[in-house]
Parts: sequence; C-alpha cells; structure tokens
Amino acid sequence: MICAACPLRARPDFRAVAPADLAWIEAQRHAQSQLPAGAIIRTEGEGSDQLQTLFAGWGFRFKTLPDGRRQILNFLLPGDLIGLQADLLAVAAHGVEALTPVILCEFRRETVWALYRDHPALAYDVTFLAAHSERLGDDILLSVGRRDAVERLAALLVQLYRRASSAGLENDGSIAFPPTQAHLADALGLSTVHVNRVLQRLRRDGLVRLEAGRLAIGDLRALRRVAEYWEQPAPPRPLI
Amino acid sequence: MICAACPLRARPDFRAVAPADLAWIEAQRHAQSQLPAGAIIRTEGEGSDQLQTLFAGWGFRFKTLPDGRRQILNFLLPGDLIGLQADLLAVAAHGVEALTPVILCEFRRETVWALYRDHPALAYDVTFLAAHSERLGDDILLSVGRRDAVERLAALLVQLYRRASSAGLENDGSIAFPPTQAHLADALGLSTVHVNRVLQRLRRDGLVRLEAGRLAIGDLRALRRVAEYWEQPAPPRPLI
DNA sequence: CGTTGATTTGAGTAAGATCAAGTCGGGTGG
DNA sequence: CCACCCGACTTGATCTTACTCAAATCAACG
Repeated sequence: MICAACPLRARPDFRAVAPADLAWIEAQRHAQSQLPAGAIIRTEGEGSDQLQTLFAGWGFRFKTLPDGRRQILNFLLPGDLIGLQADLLAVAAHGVEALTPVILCEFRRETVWALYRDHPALAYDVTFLAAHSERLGDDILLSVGRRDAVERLAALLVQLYRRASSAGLENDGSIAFPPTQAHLADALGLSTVHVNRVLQRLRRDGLVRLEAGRLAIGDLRALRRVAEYWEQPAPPRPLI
Repeated sequence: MICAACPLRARPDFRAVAPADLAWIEAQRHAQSQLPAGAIIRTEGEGSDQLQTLFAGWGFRFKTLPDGRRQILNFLLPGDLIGLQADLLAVAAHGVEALTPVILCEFRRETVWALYRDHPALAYDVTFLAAHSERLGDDILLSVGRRDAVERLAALLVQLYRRASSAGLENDGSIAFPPTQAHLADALGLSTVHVNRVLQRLRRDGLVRLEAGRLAIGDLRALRRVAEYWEQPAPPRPLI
C-alpha cells in the first residue's frame, strides 16, 4: 500500500503532510516488515541502522536493571516512531518489544540526514514527535512518582484508551487491550499481585470493563477524577 | 559576550558548531536575561513565545497534581534547552522553575521555524537535544519505578554529578549542589523524611559528602554499584 | 532576636511487596 | 478425545519499605 493511502493518515488526530513530502517518504520506505508478538525490535544498549514507524499492532519501550527488574517506559501504538534515540544518540538506552504481532515501516538511517537537509517540514515533524513522546513520558513519571496505585492504573488506562481510539482502534465502545497485568505492573512500578487487586477495585466500582483482552471504560469522567488525570489538549500530530 | 566565546562550547562534552551557524545563533539571540532563584520560568499548561537556553545556574522541570503533589521531571543544567515542548506542542505540560539565580539566552519563537528551514544541521541538533532529554527522563523513570530508595538517590546523585562536571561546574572534586532534600524527594517520588534518612546512610557509608550546599562523591564505583546504575556513553552534545 | 526554611529524630501506620497456593482457559501431544 | 501443561489471573497471609505526624534543632537573615 502506498503511504498516501495509509489509513492512519485519514484519522482526524493525524495532520496532513505535503504531497511532495509524502512521495519522498514513500520512496524512502524500503520495506514493511511483520514480526510476531514478543519479538525484540530493539535490544537495550545497541545501535541500529533502521528507523521505523509502527504501522499496526502494539509494542513497548523498556529498560531493565542487572538483576532483572524491568520498567516499561511507554507503550507504542500505530503511528509512533521507533528508534529515534538510537539514531541520534548512537545507541538506544532502552529496548523495544512487540506486544502483539506488528507491522513496521522501515527506513534507512541515512534517511534521517536527508530529511533534515531536504525536507525541513518533515524534520520539524520528527522533532514534534520526539517532543510528544517526551510529554507522554512526563505523564507517566508523574504517575509513578506521585500517584497511588489506584490513580496510577486509572491514569494509564485513560491514556491508553485515548491513544488507541485516536489511532482508530476503538470498536463498539471498546479497544483490544493486549498488555497483561504483568505488563501493566512493569509500566506502573507495581507488583502484578497489586495490579490485580487494584484492577478488581476499578471493575467493582464500574469504572472499567477489562476482559477477554478488550478494554471498555465504564465511566470516563469518574475514572479521570479517580486518576486526578487531566490531559493537555494537543495539536494534531504528524506521521512520518 | 558573543556565542563564539561561550565558555560552555569550550568544554569537551560539547560539540563544535559550524561558524556560519554559530553566527546565525548569535544574531537570533535577542536577549540574555537574569532571574532570581525560585523564579517561574514556565507556567504549567501555558504556551510561550520564547525558546531559551540555560546559560548559567540550575533549574528544574515539574508537574503538579490538583492537590499539590509535585513531581520534578528533571533538573536543568547549563547547556540545556528550555521550552521545546511548549514551542512544538503549543503548550508545555510542565512548569520550569529556577533553582538558583539563572541566566537565560532568549530566542524568539519564529527562530525555530527559520532554523528548520535554513539551518538543517542546527535542526538536527535540536532534535538531538530533545532525544537526549528524553533519555534522561527514561533513566529517572526506571529509578522511580523499579529502584528502591537507596538505589534511587545514589543513581540521581551520580547522574547530577556527572552532568554538572561536564558543564564545567566541578571544583576541587566537588560541585555546588543547590537542590534541597525536598527537591530530591520530589524528583525521586519519596518523602523528604525518607530522603533525609537515606542520605544519612550514604554519608555514613562514606559514599557521598553533601554539606553546606556542596556535593562530593566519596567512592564513585561503590555508589554506582549501590545504584545498579550504568550510564550509556553518549556522543558529545550540540549547544544551540 | 524572632522568624523562616532546611534538616534531623522518633513513634506509629499503611500501602504495597513478597511468598505460596490455587484457579482458569486454551493449546498440544499421545 | 482427553490428559497435561503453561501462562495468565486470583486469593490469602505475612512482612517491609517508606509514609505520616509531630516535634526538636539549626542556620541564615532582617
């Protein structure tokens, strides 16, 4: 499929890219690859000669400590860029793993330079995406540092639901929700046991429905209040 | 002082910028402003028409919850960029405060666009700095999510000492260390009382000396081992 | 000197971790 | 077809880390 027909671009949360730039992106994309769930997309501490866009599926960025403790830094959804840190800083300090089967649009490393040289609008967009990703990280850090377990989980579910919807993954008032409770625990800095108990509380209070791999929000307003979660509105994002 | 004579640029951890680009930066910098300790540089949730570089002093980025809980997202040291998120995403989701008296190099918002259009190498550098800042955030998130209090404080002190040294702030084997224990607590997701107790343990074990606003590392190797902290080497950074 | 902010100390408490079983459901091989 | 296996989820009991509350000390400063 050509980039101009990319279904993601049709979504209202994504911003239109100039036709000339779009054609260039199309020309630079040298492959579209599929990987199974659980595949390692990036290894912690290694460089890469690829820049990728997540086209379909879920992934996550993570870091681990020598003794095996793992922190999920963020979940990746369709439209997210993979590996900018590795490209610019020579190595990625984090790993990236596929949570579901994924489809990636692959670009060569040299593309990044060419992009800055010849396509300033796209270069701006890349920086935009980097800033956007940092903002998501800031949100999570606030959660992990200063929210209690209930607030934390509520905030994460609200954020993921919103991001998934805006990528077009909402269906009948629910989204496919691939993370296991262990993934949520690693993202929130909690134990899986505790995530389980907190999740039951949210379910009992009718705030969320999470079963059979699908997530529905029972009462968004109440859930946001529980989380003390107030998302900053953001302008539509570009898609490289 | 002109940018070409900027003492930061002389440091080995900063990368040289092409003379033409440097002259352009110099022309764009329309002011250098001083602010006292405690000054609010950015207000949470507001936009800005300025882009700034921290030239001297310490600052920090933070977010707060409605009930007043605060999370410090990161400390800012000389050479760090302020307000990229606000510029690209229309609003900054975080506030920025001066920890000491600071000197800022001020640029107009339009500069950012012109930079992408006419100075691709500098545009690349801006993205580099954004990626670098995200990487620091990833480190902190790993700490707050998965390290215990002792490891967390040790990792933060190692990181801040390294960053301060590389900005040329080391003197006689120590650095001026302006954060209070309350700041450390807000950065680490701990209470001030607990930070105090943990700090005493690090002092007692001879790992750090922190008194009269100065920090010295007693045994860097041991401190890193305590923190399970392994910093990824990074290429020299640009300075906009 | 009184005030204010930072640090320190002690006592009691609570949120969440750890440990240990057990359940449930789907897939797999005999 | 069925036994079994494995991963995810659930539950209960106990324990620890770090929080909260409260008060004392200390230094800087007007």
